Amino acid sequence: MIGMAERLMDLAEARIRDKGYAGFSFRDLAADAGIKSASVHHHFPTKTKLAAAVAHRYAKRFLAAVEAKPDESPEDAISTYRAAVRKTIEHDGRMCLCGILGAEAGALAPEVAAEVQSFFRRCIEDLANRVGGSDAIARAHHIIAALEGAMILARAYGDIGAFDQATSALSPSTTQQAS
Amino acid sequence: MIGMAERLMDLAEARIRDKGYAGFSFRDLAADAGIKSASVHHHFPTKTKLAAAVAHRYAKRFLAAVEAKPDESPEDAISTYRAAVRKTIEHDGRMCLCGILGAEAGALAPEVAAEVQSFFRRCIEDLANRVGGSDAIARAHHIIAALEGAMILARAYGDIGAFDQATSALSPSTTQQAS
DNA sequence: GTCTATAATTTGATAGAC
DNA sequence: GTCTATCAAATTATAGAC
Repeated sequence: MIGMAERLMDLAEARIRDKGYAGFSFRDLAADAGIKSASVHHHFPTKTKLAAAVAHRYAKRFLAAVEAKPDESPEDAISTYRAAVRKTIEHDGRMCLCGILGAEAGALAPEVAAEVQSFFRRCIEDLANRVGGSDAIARAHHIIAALEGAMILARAYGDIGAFDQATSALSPSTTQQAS
Repeated sequence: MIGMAERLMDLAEARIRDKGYAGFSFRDLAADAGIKSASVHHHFPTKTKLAAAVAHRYAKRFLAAVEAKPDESPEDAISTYRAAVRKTIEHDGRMCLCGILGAEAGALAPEVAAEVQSFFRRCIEDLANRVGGSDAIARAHHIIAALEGAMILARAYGDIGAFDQATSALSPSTTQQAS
């Protein structure tokens, strides 16, 4: 039993992750949800507000999904991030929401851009703390970048195997499935 | 003295790299070029044809820019790719054209998607040949993914320093500038 | 909370004059 | 090769009834 606002965010998230911010309309969402576009405006007054809400929720959900377990090793942390990203692309073959929005930065309202920046800042800060070492910040940047870019490759090829190739060096021991 | 078709491709490329495929219109380009949108259609009959032509030209130009020099080491090859990508983001702060189009794969006509896939296939094949070793294919995937993702981070932060952090492990000896 | 109706603008694309 | 003029459709958003 989820409410219409959550349902609309689900639908907007799926569409943004497939075609980008400019790639969906309120009428698309309305059709998906079985209501009219005017009713979408009742839940989210503008497209900017909707996108900002979707990005905020996405960041919260992703960070919860990669939450640190007790006594984990740096390798565990990297594996956790890698597996979380792989799971989403395996599920529906779409981009990280904040990855595609970051790429389209020039099209974003400041309110949306701030959510995207916050997502990456929090991911990198968390990952840096968990991998540790003198180059923790650079390593965290590198891992997040590799995961985002690996999703682009998987989408360009239409093959999750490209993601696995691009990220195998990050956590060599992770079990992989054939593509 | 460049022709109008080249000029329109320049303008379309700049806009796609900033806001994505759905983030520009024929009227935008026409205004940029000082002509009318009907005249843009004279050079490129459809938006799909224009995007495909832009992606084709981009791939050709990029691959020429990273062309192998005689007697280069694997580290030289990686540095060449890294420097080429860094140069473009340093120049205008925008994404790799095929990176943003790959992220937006769900919005692309097959004709455009094929150009994007071809770009990555050629980059990875070339880089794999130049880095060598038993894991050359995986390394090439990893390097291209890291560069694409590093551009996303740089755009999300509005800071090329994020690109440098994310890619410093690829070619440690490259000179970097402060952000 | 959803609807009908509509405003105001923008979109990709075409016809035909010059 | 560029223009004016136009089309049909889609866009974000609002007003007001139910």
